[in-house]
Amino acid sequence: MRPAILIHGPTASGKTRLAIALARRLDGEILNADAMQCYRDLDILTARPEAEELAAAPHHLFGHVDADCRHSAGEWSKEAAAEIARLGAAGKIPIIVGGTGLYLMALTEGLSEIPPVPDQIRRDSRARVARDLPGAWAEVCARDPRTAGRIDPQDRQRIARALEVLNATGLPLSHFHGKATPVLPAGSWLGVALTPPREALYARIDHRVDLMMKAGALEEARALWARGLDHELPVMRAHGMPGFCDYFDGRASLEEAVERCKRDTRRYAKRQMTWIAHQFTLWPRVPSEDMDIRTRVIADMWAEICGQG
RNA sequence: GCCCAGGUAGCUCAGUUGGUAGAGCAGCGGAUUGAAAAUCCGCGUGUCGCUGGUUCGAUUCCGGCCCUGGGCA
Repeated sequence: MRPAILIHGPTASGKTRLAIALARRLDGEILNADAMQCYRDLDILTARPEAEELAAAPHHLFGHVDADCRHSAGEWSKEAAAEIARLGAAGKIPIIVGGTGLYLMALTEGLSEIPPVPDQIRRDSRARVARDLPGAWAEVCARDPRTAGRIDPQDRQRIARALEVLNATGLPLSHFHGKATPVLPAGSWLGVALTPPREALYARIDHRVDLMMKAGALEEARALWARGLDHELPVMRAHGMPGFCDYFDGRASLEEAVERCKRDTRRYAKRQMTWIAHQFTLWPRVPSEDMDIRTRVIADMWAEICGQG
């Protein structure tokens, strides 16, 4: 059985180029596992592969969602499962690349099956948390103590999620958790994590943001801002957007906005590295920054697994 | 060359009437089950410019030197 390849690594660690090199070498096709790169509007700012890169190998699940939508780990996971099945039938190797740890984990560990939450209930639950956090927390403690025990009283997002599931299903979140079927069972995939030195990575992040600015990131952000969408939408939280919105609204200078974009991206990279260090403990690390070495190391690992299978 | 002002955390600065120091930002560590580029928890990381002197004790007082601004030449 020829395993799928999963590539994780902090932002700006060179995942895109590596995926293309591997796709060409192994006759694979690339699936996006980055939450923000799913959204159409921010092409430059989310560092989606460029036209030349897209032409170099087949790419899927990139920019297929409108900014107005709320995509989610659950939806993405179903899309990815369908693509993986399709590629498997076509004899192609899925190369799943992205910096969103939760998405990769959704494939290898699975997400618990939870009925979809109706929009109205979702909105009400979120509003409740925004209005009365202590009250919402107390309610989660009373109705779902097991989940409450795992989250912080200040964690608005997880409290809101626990509450909306209670309100939508009448059952606690903890009732659903603990039962999940992975999309990719053990043995059907090979995961590797890129772990470049932090100092070099931060320098590359800062530099990449400068390049994005030259490439027109500000105009792209302005166009999205001009749509006047709800600021709570996921895409409005993409690195750079909050600061650029402040700039367009006259609340911040351009310099401040750019600096914030860099800082948020650096912090994100740090969290990704924590995730890799503690959640993906069994994934081989590829510390080298040399693209040829990376490609060869992974291709060799992959070939070895195929040989044994 | 002379006269001011200043050298304290990575940065901007506060402070110690002499008992080895603290804010903001940056940073570091961690959690992570449908918003995850999200959300949340935790942590000062320091030759107080250098060097002598006074003192039980100097980042603080005194001298010298170095450096950075500004002014006069």
